[in-house]
Amino acid sequence: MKPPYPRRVVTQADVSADCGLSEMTVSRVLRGQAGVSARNAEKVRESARKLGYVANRIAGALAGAPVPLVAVIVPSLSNMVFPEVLMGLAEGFEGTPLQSVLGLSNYSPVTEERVLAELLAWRPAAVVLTGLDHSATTHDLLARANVPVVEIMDSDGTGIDCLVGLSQRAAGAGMAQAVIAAGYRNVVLLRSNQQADRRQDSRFAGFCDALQAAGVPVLGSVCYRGASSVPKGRTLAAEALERWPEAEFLYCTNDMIAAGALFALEAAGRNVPEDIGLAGFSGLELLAGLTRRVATTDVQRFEIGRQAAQMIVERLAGAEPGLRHELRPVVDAGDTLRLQPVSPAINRVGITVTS
Amino acid sequence: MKPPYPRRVVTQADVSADCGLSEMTVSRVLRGQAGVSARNAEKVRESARKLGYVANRIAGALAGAPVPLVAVIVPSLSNMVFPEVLMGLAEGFEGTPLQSVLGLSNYSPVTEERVLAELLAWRPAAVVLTGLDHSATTHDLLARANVPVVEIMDSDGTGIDCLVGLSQRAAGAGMAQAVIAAGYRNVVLLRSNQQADRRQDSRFAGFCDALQAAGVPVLGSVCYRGASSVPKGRTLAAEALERWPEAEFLYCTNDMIAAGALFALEAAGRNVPEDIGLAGFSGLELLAGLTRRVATTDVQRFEIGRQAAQMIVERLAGAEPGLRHELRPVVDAGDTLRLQPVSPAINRVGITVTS
DNA sequence: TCTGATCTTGGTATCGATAACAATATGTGC
DNA sequence: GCACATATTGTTATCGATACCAAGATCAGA
Repeated sequence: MKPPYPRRVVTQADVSADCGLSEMTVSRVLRGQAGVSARNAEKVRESARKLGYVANRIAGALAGAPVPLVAVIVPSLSNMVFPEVLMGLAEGFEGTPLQSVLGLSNYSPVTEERVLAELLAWRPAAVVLTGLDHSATTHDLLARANVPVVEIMDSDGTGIDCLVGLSQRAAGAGMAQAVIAAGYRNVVLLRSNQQADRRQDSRFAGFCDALQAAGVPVLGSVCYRGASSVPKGRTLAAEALERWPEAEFLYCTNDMIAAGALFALEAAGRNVPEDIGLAGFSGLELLAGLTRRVATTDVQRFEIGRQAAQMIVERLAGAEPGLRHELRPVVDAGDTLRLQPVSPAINRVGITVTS
Repeated sequence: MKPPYPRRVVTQADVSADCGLSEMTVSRVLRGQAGVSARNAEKVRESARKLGYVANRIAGALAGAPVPLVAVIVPSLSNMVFPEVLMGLAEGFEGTPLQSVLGLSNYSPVTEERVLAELLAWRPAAVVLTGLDHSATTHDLLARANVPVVEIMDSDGTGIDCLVGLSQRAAGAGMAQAVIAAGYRNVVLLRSNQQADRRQDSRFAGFCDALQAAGVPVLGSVCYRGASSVPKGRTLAAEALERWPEAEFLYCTNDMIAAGALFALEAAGRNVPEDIGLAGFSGLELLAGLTRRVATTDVQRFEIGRQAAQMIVERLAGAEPGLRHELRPVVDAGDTLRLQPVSPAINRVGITVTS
């Protein structure tokens, strides 16, 4: 087909004129509605194809057709966590007309609010938000929008409507159990100073509370600014070691930091996991190929996305509000967490406990 | 504010009724158009706030307001390449009303076509596609849609409209130069069998052509199926070594594979980069913290996104079609590519050439 | 005070589809 | 062959905003 193309885009009326049937019939065929004779349906499709008709969802939506858009707001795409959630969502929406529309909040509730207002202007069929911590206006916007809402990642506390995630407290506590069972003491936290990362806070709180209950001392924490990276974990761990030479366990806010910390420990000639252990968080299988697998808590990001999508589908099909799906955080000991306490004597001769 | 909320969503007419001004005036204020008295503008904003009015872009768009949506179609989100491009786009759109709407093609032109039709139904202001290889129908859809199109990542060949990327051939050739300069021979390719990954094909073609021109032999290639991962690179490299023990250089289709290959070489006790070198592609700084940095070609994904966004902004502001921006592929030798030929004698005693 | 220019504001048509209902064709059983 | 049920198609109103044009208000200068 050659230029010049028609200046005006082809509309349903054009198709209607071309095939000699009413706009209504055209609309029915193009939406796949039943109740049109096979002969006429074919005529309509033929005309549409011939003219290169592309549906106009904008007009359709205004007239009352359902909008197959789901507003999804995540904090960032700077590591694989949220891309994987998005892929899970995409898979969950497969076979439905639903489509994610992405917004980035940059970990700021204010930005989240702005982005949400922006996305709600398109009257999406549902909304997916990250975490449970939202501004008052955000709550108000959602209440008025009157659409299913799914909050993902975090399940500590009560959500707006539906919820898919895991308890960050439980995740932290789970790792604490592993630390306690392994007999590590003198724990240090490697954390982001990312303001308002409630999930990190809950996780560390759950972790520390459990340690405290078991009488395991936490020495303190070191913070980094900005995005996570392996080198940052390296310097951060070095800093921690210098400050607390007696540290026996480094609990890192994510796997990138933990991987860097592992390198730092190896560079310092420390015996991992016998003398000192460490763990990250998230279960980035990206790092599965390192010489040693870092202990981590798998948060099943893809699965969270899939479940969220499925929940939306159910809600749109009429399910009652308030669906919840709590995923179990799975501690993976990797090669940086010994599995049982080592008595001092044995420890000194350097027995390796493999997982 | 308490339930029950009004069953019907608040419209501009409601705001108009509340503040006693015409819908037209309300519309002007809410769009920030000039020409409304300060007193009335404030009244409108007050009413809108009070009633919790949320704009309806759908109605606005149908009435002729510009749609600030940019359809972006990328093949996948399974590694950081495209998330970074998306972040670049987001940054490039900062300060404009433009917003990406994401679609996934899964490396399939047919899926791309389907997703594009879906997204065009929303009459986006512009379209961003990955690569230069699209179905005939895709070309037709774009021609009819009559919006700016930016193709990203690849700049070999001629695009539909605008283009931001680098020449995959040049990238491959660039790495070939480094290989030739280092004096490696007996090269093996580690490639994905991802069907229709034209960029990989161009890259390897550019690489092999350059080697051939220099008389450096390419022994062959080994393929893997499915998603890239470090472990896959490991087994793939092991396979390559078994098949071609005389291999001196492994050129991998991306950095994940290369990282795995590096582990395999180390496990096999091979001397990297003296006896055997390797390189990946993409410049995933994720791997920057490994004990050795893998040689790679940085494709500046973030920058590609930013430039694409800027190009769209320019086009929408009236710039002529056909803008091009070619980024230079940057070879980073890392620690797995020796920088100059090593004479056999010296090689034998294991002199290390650091970058 | 009057006239024309400028600033504000409002009325009406319209965007392109779908919903709801009405009308016409087709088919069935007796 | 008739009356009624069913299948198919068409008509009209409407969704919620914006464009375009017209009208009323305001102001400066003569």
